[in-house]
Amino acid sequence: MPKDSTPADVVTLDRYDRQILEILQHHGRINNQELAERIGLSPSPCLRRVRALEDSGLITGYRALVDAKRLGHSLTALLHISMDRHTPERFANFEAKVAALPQVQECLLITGQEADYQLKVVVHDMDDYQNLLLNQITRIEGVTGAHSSFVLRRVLEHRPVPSHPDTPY
Amino acid sequence: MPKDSTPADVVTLDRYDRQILEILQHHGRINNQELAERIGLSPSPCLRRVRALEDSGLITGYRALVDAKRLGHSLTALLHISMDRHTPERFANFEAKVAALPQVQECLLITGQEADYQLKVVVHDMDDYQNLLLNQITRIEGVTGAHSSFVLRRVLEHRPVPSHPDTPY
DNA sequence: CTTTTTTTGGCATATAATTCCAATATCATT
DNA sequence: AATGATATTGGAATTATATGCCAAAAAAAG
Repeated sequence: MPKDSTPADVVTLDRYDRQILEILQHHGRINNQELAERIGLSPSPCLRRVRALEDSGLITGYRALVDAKRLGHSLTALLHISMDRHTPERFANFEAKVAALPQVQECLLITGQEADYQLKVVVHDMDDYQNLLLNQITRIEGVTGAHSSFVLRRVLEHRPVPSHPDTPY
Repeated sequence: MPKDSTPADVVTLDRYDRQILEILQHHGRINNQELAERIGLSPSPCLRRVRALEDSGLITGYRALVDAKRLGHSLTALLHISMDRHTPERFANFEAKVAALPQVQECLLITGQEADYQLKVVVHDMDDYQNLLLNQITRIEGVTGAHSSFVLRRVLEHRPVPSHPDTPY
């Protein structure tokens, strides 16, 4: 019987699982033998734990990271979008249109008076950006405003989600 | 001799490389045999290409994706930070302080009158957020303003960087 | 069309993943 | 502290995958 009640879908992890998550968030393609060695377990329980973390949905997938600049996408922008009406239809339509644009790396529905969505987009240059903004995004039904910020430098990116509870100051 | 001059570090890829990048950005831990099969090559040239993409720096790494909510981080926020002075020392100090906070998933230096940095942070709840904001971030030297947005829903996340040139409208 | 260069496919070998089970450790209870 | 029940581990055997090599095929250059 559990000593403490936590929401059903929030998991409790021991040190091995935390180490696994930590390492896999940095080195997603590390092999199991090396991973096992690093956490101080033999390969078979280590693999079982990784599979359990995947099956439980805690690890949702693996991604290769790609250097956008080397692919010719030298401009990254944050786009704040406001909508005229906050109806499910408006939102659903916007989201579908935006999902069809390959330049959109991320789309978040956010709070705030200034915007309803934040998009992160990558493009080749300012011309492409202008084109994307004026010919694609602002033409989506219900979009009343768009405010652009450009990413000058990526200070931190893809950092691991803490597997410990938050530090209480 | 190349027919066309492109910036030295921007690469040109054939269809196999593009397929590899596309697939690995979705399934970062796919095995080489499966990958080879999907792109229509035999395993050995496929692996050679993957290694070449890694060695060239086009693939910068691999990451496991973790469900933050399942780890107890139910609140994600975007924090726009403005600084008093735009000196290298101010920036370097801010960036170092922020890098020491495990809740910070991303930190971007951006253009715009409203903010100098955008942080993406994950916390357990609003109390933790308040604590992070008031006791940690706003206390960093030079921070004059902080503006919060909360993520209501992640519409799109971790989308692949397009490996084709931008669609010209 | 021929030569040169690059890339591929298949095979042999090395390395890693996976399964199974006995042994060990952990936990709750008395 | 001892007991029994449960969960977890480590190692060996097996299966699957990655890696290196080379001859053959393809692509590019002349």
